[in-house]
Amino acid sequence: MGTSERKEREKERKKELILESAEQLILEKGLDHLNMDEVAERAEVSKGSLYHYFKNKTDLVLGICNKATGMLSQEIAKVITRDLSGIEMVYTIGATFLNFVRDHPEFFRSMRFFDNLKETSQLDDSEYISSCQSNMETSFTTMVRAIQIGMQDGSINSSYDPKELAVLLWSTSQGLVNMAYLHQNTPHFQLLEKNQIEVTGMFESYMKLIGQGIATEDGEITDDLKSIFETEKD
Amino acid sequence: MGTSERKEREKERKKELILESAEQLILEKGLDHLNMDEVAERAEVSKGSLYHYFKNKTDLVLGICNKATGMLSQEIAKVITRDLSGIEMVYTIGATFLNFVRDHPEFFRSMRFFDNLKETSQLDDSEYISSCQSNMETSFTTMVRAIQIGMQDGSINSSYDPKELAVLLWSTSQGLVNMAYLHQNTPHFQLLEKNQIEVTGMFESYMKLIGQGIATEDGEITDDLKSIFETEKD
Amino acid sequence: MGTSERKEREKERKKELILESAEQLILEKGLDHLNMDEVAERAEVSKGSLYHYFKNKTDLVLGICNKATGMLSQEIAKVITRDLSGIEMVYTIGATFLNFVRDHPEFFRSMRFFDNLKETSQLDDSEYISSCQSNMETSFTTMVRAIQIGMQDGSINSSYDPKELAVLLWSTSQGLVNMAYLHQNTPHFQLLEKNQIEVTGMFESYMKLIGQGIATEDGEITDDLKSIFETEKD
Amino acid sequence: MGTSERKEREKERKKELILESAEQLILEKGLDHLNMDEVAERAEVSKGSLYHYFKNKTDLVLGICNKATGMLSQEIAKVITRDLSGIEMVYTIGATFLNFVRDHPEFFRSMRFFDNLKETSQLDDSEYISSCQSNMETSFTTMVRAIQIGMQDGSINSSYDPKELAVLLWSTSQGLVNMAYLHQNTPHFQLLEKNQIEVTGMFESYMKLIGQGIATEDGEITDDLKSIFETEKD
DNA sequence: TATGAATGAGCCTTCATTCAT
DNA sequence: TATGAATGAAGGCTCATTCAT
Repeated sequence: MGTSERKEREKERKKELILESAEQLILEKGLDHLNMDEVAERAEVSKGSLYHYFKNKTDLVLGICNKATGMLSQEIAKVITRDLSGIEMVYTIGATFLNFVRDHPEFFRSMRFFDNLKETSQLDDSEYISSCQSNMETSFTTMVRAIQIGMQDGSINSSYDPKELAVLLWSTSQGLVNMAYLHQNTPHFQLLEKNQIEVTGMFESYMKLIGQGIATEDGEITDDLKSIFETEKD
Repeated sequence: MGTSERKEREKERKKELILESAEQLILEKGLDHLNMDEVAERAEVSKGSLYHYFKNKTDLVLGICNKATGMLSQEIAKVITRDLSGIEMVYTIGATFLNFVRDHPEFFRSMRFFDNLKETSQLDDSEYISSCQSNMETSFTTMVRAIQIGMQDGSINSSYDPKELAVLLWSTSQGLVNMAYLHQNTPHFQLLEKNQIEVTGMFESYMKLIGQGIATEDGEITDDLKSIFETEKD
Repeated sequence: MGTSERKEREKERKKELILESAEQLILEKGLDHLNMDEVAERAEVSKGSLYHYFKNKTDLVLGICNKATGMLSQEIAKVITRDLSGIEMVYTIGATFLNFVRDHPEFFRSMRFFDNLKETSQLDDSEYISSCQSNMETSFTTMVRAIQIGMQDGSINSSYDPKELAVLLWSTSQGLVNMAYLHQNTPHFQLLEKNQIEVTGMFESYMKLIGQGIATEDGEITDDLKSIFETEKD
Repeated sequence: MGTSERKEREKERKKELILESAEQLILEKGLDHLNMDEVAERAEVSKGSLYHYFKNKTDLVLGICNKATGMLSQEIAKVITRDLSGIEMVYTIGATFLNFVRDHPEFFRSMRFFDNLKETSQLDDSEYISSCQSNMETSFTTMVRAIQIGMQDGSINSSYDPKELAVLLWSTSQGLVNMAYLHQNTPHFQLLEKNQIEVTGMFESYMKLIGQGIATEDGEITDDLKSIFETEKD
């Protein structure tokens, strides 16, 4: 009988509901102001239930992080199966990341949650931690693979160490989205607004910059590729 | 009489003492775990005094931020007075920033404090807020100037918008140092350690990457410039 | 038909299983940290079932207490049927108690549960309460009987009130085992360890002390009786 | 100026006030039902203040324990300075303890708090723990001294090991007061009431029992000594 | 100015118990 | 009977901020 299966699915649905409530709240108030009472209220769940599904606050945030890194790593993994040159893969992965954060800034915030986790936290209690790590490593490895492919197919300059280059692309694009999406809630130091810079244009320039940095002449970014910054789905 | 002047200086000294204590604590425990009791204790100052000098916690952190942005903008401003080509200025400004964060990670953390500031905060109460903004704008403008100089002297590719390029360099280098210095306290997802990547080497590669991205052939990074990542002063 | 009988036996078996799980947990974590979730988990029983068999936590603990007092009173009752002088019975009852607690410290802890029971508790709901009381009274009465026998057969000094003496022996031996077995989990104030006192030796001295206190000259403890502190069964 | 001194005294007074409130509550509701909110309310102090004076609940209870063991050890220490024979000292120390618990049952409960302290608790945070230990060791040592004096002056039977005997007296008298004072709040298994046993009489019988156990013929308890169980001060 | 005790809202978490399925 | 999700009161503790002295 599918009874236990249905229950399982129901449980999964509720977990998802709680996660979504927490995501909303992170979006609205920031990760630092997330509190369990409000999550429970938003999810229309008792506090006891909340703790039934997530053993503590860290676990909950890591749950979001897990979801985020899982989605992102899947999207990124898809890129490498496509019929693209290495440099095109790199562009596409970058765009995938930038678009992902644009569409899910709350996920990006939860990913930054790692920064504040110290060894002393109750980290090891969470089953999500290793999954998050694994997801991020998958994404990173995919990037390394794309670079290696590009070096092999001649579209990427072989003078870099692939892993180091992947770290560079990873970290610089993190900085980019941080600028693009996190500052937009804060009224101070809005570089983009003040200088009338469009996010999409900035992303394209980033791609161009990177492209000139790593591509061989064959691999320079083309106008065609610019469309990778799809406009936000509503 | 110099009495009031001496008092003023004494007050400044105490403020500085408090700031330094807070900086130490941020370094040790992270911004999120900074608390006013410990600041007072570390500074050997009563809590009353603490609140006499800084009207609230936000004000204190902005005080640090102000100090940080002030120091940084001064160092950056110095670069533009030197006899360098535009591209060399850009490299040097980047290195200045990277070195600054390496030597003062606690300052960088306080600068990231902006991310968590909402309109609802008691931001407007702090006299530091405008000073911080002004410092950061100064730094940013200096970067724009360096780029413009480079475009003018032919060392930088003119196909970018100077401001947009400055934003790119600003944000990507933020991402870089974030990766380099903030993750090192956390046991999870240590990309650098796992892939045996040296911070200094990564910075050099970043420079090279950027260089190839923006420099004309004349401006490509030379071995001489690599020495800009001075080793940490003890 | 034996169906209902089998059901009854099955029910008893499950109750016993739950009790044993709770006993284990008390042994491991102490009575104060016993919680119903863990009992259910340990017994591999759902919480619903747990509450089916025991109407509340107090009832469960009283169930253990009932089992403990039942076992103890039975063992004690056996003594009085043996061919012993009164003073020997007293010695043997004492030893029975001391050995019982040594072998079942978790039972002793549950017996101390009475201390925390207030009138306000849902005591009256438990069917065990009267059974516990009855068991303890049986034990106590047996002790009184042994004393009376000793007074009658001339082995115990008649100058005491039998009941009062029984209370004395009861309470002092409680204090003794408390010292012997409960402190051993706690790192503080370990009188025995610090003074290198062996539990068995202490029990013998207790018997000697009591013996000299209550026995007539004929009834002083003999070396033969010392073997009553059997070594723990494995 | 005595300003800081007065403040110090004021602080001590408030600490004492909080301790007294907690003692009352322990007396009324038992140690297990003590909660910090009520302590704060009873002491007419905010919760924040409560935690200003005692770093956590364990610390508070240990504070009471410290007071209790301090008072008791002082009273006991006084005995040894009196012009008494060893056996009389032992009787008097016993009586001191029994009277102390009768007058301060809440203190006795806090002393039993040690039983529930596991290594895992935040024990080491409390400055009281070592003081409690030291107080209890002082009391214990005083008892050992009294016994040694008695053995030397011929009033106590030399066939016991002094330390072991002290442990015996310590633990059995603990059992006695446990019976006498802690069960009196609970409606179940009231051995004393049911058998119409007077506490004072029981204490005297205990003394007699011990006396016959350990005293030489010279040291048997006299009627004069019976007055050591003074009636409760109102 | 300086002090540090006092405040109290706010947060995380636990757990005995109930109840729909 | 059995299940285990749901409940929510309760409790421990933190910390920015105030204020009487």
